[in-house]
Amino acid sequence: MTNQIQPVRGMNDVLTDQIAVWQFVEQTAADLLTSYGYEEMRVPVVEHTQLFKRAIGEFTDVVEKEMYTFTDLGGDSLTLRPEATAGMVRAAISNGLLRGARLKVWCVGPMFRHEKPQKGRYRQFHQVDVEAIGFPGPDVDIELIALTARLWRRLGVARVKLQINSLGTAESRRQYRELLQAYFRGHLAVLDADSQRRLDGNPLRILDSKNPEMQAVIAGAPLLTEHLDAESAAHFVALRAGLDALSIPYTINPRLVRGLDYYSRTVFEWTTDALGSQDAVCSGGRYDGLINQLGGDATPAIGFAMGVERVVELVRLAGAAPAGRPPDVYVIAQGDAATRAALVAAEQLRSALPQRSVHVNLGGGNFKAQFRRADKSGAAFALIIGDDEIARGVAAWKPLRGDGAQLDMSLAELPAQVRAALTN
RNA sequence: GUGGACGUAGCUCAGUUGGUAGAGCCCCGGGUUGUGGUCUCGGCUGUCGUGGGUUCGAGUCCCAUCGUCCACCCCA
Repeated sequence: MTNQIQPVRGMNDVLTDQIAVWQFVEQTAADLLTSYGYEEMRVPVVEHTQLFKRAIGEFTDVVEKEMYTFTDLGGDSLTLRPEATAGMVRAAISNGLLRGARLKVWCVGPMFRHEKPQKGRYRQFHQVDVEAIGFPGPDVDIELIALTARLWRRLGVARVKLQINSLGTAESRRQYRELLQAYFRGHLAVLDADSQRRLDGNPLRILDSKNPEMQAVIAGAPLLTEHLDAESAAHFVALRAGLDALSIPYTINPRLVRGLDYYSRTVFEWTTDALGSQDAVCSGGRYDGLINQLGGDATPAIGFAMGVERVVELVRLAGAAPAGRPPDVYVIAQGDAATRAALVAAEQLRSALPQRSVHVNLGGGNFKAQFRRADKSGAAFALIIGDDEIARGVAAWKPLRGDGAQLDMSLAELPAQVRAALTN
């Protein structure tokens, strides 16, 4: 016990009792995305460190202190991806997928951030990431948000709310940023330490502060939505009209500021009150400047990421995950000869009834223990083969629930008889 | 990175003012039984997170360390 190797902090095993919910979430998302015309793409978990620095921004928390960065044997600085968009965009550029084309792609997989773990926040976590590249919007913005709203319905998740905001263009944001700095400099005395630190680096984040003492100053600050450039303002109006037309409820949160620098115009976030302080379940936005910034032709794009662990937890809390499918038949055998016969019988059933699941008790045990396992498996029927049955050339068929009677089945005609028994 | 709570069998936990560990579930086996589900008897598993210290003696006190959880920070 003392010399056991510990799991890496913040990195979790998903065990068998949780896997049904994971598969439900992943499958539901995959089916829905496909039905909206998105195609899956698989990209590496490791990229050049420079990619994330350029995409996410050098002065974000993620890049400054949360990346798993290492030097490989060739001397290159590589990083375990902390988010998916940078890699997806890089792949689109590297493979010449843009060239004026439109791309609707998605991926799912692990992301890595060296944060202090707590519930809903892990060092290896999973995201479903969706990107629509080459679309100026706002139509695609509306469809993308409608897609997420439908996903919650499909997953049976009700405790989520949508917030939206517009960050404008890089230029209008720069102007607003100066306005904001001027405002907060005028109230320097009341700013807490965190906010003073942010004043120069990222003043927009001050708006996000949860400190109650800061709320009064923040309330008086100029609003980003009131300082948008004309095109961004029109884009935002159209976005809202589109959501209204689809009856998708939302609230405008002028303080919704993303922590990654590449966002512009539309940003949105689905939050929940069911997971404690890690309340962001799915968020994203438009990143019109990113592709050019990474060396591709200027191309508008929008995307979002959904936190799988958090959504899995919401589905679990809602009890919305379907139960795992129990086997149709559980085969029990006692003795070496019977076990050999059971393996033959089970393979015959699997060949004849490929849609049915057949579990065989392996590893022996007396009938009592085997029946206990059969019960536990949730199987509706047990197929029992003992020495007595072999001698008579039959297997015993027994319902594990209800009043059905046990009956003998000829080993020679087993598939046909089992098929008939299962369809009754 | 900051602050707080907690760490006893695989799981959920008990362990009184410090005297060298217990229950239930699970698992294995016997009996009962409609060849299983109920009931019953028995069995297995722990260097009490780890390392120091105080003490005649520590799961129980002190320090450190690792880990989990919660809040902040940040974010999915």
